[in-house]
Amino acid sequence: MGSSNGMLKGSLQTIMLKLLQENGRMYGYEITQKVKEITKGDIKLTEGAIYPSLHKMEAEGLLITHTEMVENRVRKYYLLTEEGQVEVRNKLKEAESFIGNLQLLLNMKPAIS
Amino acid sequence: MGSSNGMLKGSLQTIMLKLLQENGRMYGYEITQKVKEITKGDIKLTEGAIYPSLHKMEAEGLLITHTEMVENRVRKYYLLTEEGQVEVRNKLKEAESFIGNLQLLLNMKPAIS
DNA sequence: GAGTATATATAATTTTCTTATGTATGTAGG
DNA sequence: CCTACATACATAAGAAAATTATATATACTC
Repeated sequence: MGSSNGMLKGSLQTIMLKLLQENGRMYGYEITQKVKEITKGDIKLTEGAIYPSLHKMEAEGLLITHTEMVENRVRKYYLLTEEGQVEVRNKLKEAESFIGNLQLLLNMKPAIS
Repeated sequence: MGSSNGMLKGSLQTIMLKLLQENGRMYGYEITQKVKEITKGDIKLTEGAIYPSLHKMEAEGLLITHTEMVENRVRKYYLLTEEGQVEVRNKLKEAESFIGNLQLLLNMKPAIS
């Protein structure tokens, strides 16, 4: 079950960027919950992975943030910049290509169209 | 084109083990060529990545080697041990699960059966 | 002699993740 | 009251895995 991690290495950013693209704005904890939900608990992002990664993307100009107080708790929302929007598209193309190649290499091609 | 790398991080071992499972025995350089061929040049494995990885798997008991001289050149062939055979199957299940989750997260599910 | 292909190896560095810890609020259970 | 869990962020230390660069060696082509 929860052992689908380990191969996550290069795709954390892509996943987070994609979720931000779909949801407009999200905060870190929300991202971890969304990923857990979508993958039915298979993939659990850790704080040690997501926060440094979000900070890095912010520093690179892919994301901007705004902080809100909700129920006495701080929430730091992340949003894509225009640069970020471009980056998601590139990362998604990369991911698509990569998954295709991986399926070829691992003999997992789901019947060619 | 050749930009499908970068996401390769956690799947190098799986790819090499799978190729060894299919081909019985292979040497390092041969693996790089096979991967380049199958992915039409998209994925180029580097020596700095494959040799340490092969050595590690040998040290872990997943692979054994035998060296041959072919046309005045040394070839070090790698083969799966029984432990290695088991490991390929596990890695492939992991990869399948991971790819499924990634497609879900990235909205790339190719129509549900 | 330079460049490419074949073939392996390793060292130095960087990237990225895991693990652990720390802060802080709120709720629920014993 | 103390513990545990959920929410919410952050960072430090260390491990793992890759990139980049270099080295060796043979053989062929320009």
